[in-house]
Amino acid sequence: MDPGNENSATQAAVIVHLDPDFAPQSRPRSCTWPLPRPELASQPSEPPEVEPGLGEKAIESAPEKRLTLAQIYEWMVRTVPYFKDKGDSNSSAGWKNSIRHNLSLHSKFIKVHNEATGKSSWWMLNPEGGKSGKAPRRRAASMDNSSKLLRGRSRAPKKKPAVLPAPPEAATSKSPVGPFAKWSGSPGSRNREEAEVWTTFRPRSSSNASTVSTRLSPMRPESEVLAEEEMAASVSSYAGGVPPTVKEGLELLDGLNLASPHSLLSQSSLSGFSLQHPGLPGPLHTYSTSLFSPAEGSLSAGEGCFSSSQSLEALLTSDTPPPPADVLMTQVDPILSQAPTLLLLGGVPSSSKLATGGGLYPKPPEAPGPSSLVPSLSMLAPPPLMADAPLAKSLGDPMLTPPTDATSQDKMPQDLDLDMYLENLECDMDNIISDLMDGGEGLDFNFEPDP
DNA sequence: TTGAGTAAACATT
DNA sequence: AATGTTTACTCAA
Repeated sequence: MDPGNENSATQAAVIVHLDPDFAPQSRPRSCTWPLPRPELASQPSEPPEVEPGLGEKAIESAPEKRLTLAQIYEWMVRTVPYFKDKGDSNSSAGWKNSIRHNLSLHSKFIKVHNEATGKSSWWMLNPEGGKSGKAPRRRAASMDNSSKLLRGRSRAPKKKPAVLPAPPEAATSKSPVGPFAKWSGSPGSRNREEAEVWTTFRPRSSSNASTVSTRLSPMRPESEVLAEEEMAASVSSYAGGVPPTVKEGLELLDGLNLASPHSLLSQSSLSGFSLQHPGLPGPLHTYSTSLFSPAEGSLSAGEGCFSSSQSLEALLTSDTPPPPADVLMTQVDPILSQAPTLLLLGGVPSSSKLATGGGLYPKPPEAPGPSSLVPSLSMLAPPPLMADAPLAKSLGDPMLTPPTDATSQDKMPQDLDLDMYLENLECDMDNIISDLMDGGEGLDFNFEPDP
């Protein structure tokens, strides 16, 4: 719930669990808060009952507020006396597994793609606070058979081999027949793009926007980072970072679409954000908390709404890729905004989102709270108001003021398209909204909502 | 019954 | 092999 909620934050904080051999005989099943900070514990001999938020701490301790799994491990070993001697593969399996498990499980943590380094993803704290509990990831809750099947991974049944072998759908997902075949799958059906989309989109990381704005770019050498940040800052205020790769761009896009409200609003506020974040990490934190604090809902998501300006149809058919990547992409990354844009937009990502219902629609502003974490239909709710003008405004900089006419042809994919894009946004939203309004139920978004 | 924690299967990189 | 995700299970509240 309330993201900022102390409680949830605290609870979510528990990401590290001790491995079996480590667990004290009487180790409480659940931790009690607050606990002495393990790292402060002077007696390694006395294993921390449970690391309250070690993972969180680890991440927070990072200047960039993000760490890779390996770094988290490292942090543990280095910082927590108990783990000092548990860094080897033998004794670390358990707790590492737990860490991974928790990172994945708790909405408190969000994963940010880290491609540039070819390394594992960054793990960050969910600016919204996430949930301490299991992430409200798509669940079987309202899952019907089909979705279950779809969702079911082709994973071999475990202890019940007797179960249905492999749902036909599974096969389907693996071998898309048509261009859209893959979309039929739910997040569960993992195929590259989809998986990508989903993982990024996972409710857990409901604040994709934040993620995005926070800078998806992988950690790099300071110098590099600085350079990039500088550039990003100057180039675009709201583009938290420049996606180094297409893939990342994908995620970015995804994030935008999905969390559009946020992203948008982040845009509006981002300008401010970026201003303060050009330097380094520090600000990020601030930004994230304040910006996304649902409580402060003031960020009227209203403004944000369009992110995915494209109507379904447009998305599916358009050969003039309207850069839903929106502003972000458009102005941020020249590289991305080009070919990749096309690819991204016209291709799977956007559509898959549609299919899953994940994207396109911004969350309603009013519910940043608990429900906000859920990729439920609420996301589909039409943005209260659109920011056609506001959009530009929020984006607000010269760059955005599109050239009077982005006359077709060889325009640079970047800025020029924006104009058209914006236009499209408006009507598309209408389309989308109306679609939802009248045919809403018919739509099968396949996303598994909520709590 | 539920949530937390652990183990492990499976998938992906 | 490292990462990530998900499911199954156990146990305490």
